[in-house]
Amino acid sequence: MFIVASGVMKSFRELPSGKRRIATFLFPEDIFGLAENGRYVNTAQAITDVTLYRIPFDPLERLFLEDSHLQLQFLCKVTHALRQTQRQKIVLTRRDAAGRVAMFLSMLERRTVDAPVLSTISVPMSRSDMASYLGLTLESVSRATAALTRCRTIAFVDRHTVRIVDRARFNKLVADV
Amino acid sequence: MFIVASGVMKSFRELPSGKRRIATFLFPEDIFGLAENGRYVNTAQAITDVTLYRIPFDPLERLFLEDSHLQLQFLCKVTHALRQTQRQKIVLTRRDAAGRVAMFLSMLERRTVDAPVLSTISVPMSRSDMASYLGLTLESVSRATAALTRCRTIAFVDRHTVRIVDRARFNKLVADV
DNA sequence: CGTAGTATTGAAACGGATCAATATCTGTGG
DNA sequence: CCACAGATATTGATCCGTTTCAATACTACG
Repeated sequence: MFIVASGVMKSFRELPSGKRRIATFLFPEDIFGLAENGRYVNTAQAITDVTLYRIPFDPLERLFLEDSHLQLQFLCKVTHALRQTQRQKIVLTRRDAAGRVAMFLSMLERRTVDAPVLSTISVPMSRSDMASYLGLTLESVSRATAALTRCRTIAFVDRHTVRIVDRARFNKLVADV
Repeated sequence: MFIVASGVMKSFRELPSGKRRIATFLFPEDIFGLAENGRYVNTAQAITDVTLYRIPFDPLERLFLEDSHLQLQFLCKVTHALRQTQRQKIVLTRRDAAGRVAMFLSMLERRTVDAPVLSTISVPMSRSDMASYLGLTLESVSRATAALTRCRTIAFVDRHTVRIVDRARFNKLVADV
């Protein structure tokens, strides 16, 4: 099992057709690598520089059996992750690209630990990764961000940093989760 | 916390816009109702007749702290559910309606406990619920099932029972998970 | 400074959404 | 047992947004 200490990773799946689908992005304090009876189902890859804790399974299991309070904390964490993932699933049922992108940015905002400036979101992943995660093409993502920029809802300070310009309008887009 | 003993339920969310989105369907042995600090985020509703186990939180917590082996089993269950949900997320990134429907049926097949006939899948939920779950309209679901029927991949014995006619073709549709 | 990867923008085609009409099923009461 | 009503499902025609294909711009790295 791994715990992200700092940095951002992507976790993806290689589909039979050869295409890749981003399953999730991993931020500090996130856990991954809890394999299905010894076999990993996803591949994890660093997007930024990353530091990890690695915890072998057997000692972890022993630790959990000894310290049931610790295990309970862990259980809560996994349960929380499950709820998050269910929410993300609902995001993906939204049809309009702009809405999905807005929600994605909102999700990023919640997880942005180092806020350089207020209302500034760091977007470490590529457009292509965003697209793969959101079930859109990278062109659509690009167009959606362009549209949001044009109507002065967001503004890119650089390609990997967004500022929320019109918070009210932004929230309205994000509303439906 | 609840455990489904028999029957099928749906778990959904009321969105701010008033629309409902099915978060997940619950089958025997599934768990739900693990609330976010005392507040439920989803609503669960029976689709068929259902029997449930209800386990109040405090006794459950005490039980987990006493019996760490039991808790570990439970942890594995939740972890498994998390992986499932991530897979389902990937399904939703598929663009074509027929593909989504095929995958949904495949998911149902895995969970169909009482197989009346071989290669027969019971589809207890309404088309509308399927649509809400898959992020499609019920019209699209209807058209997709019609298309799959027309090309002799599946066949409806009645509205809530499907038979896989051409397994090879079906599997090819389902492949990309 | 140049090149490969990454991102944006444009035009056309396709597929699902929407609106609307029709069909089928389910349960209820005569 | 049948007829009816309300919910559920299918089918059709049109519209709109995303995909696709293609060209161009930008950025980062050697």
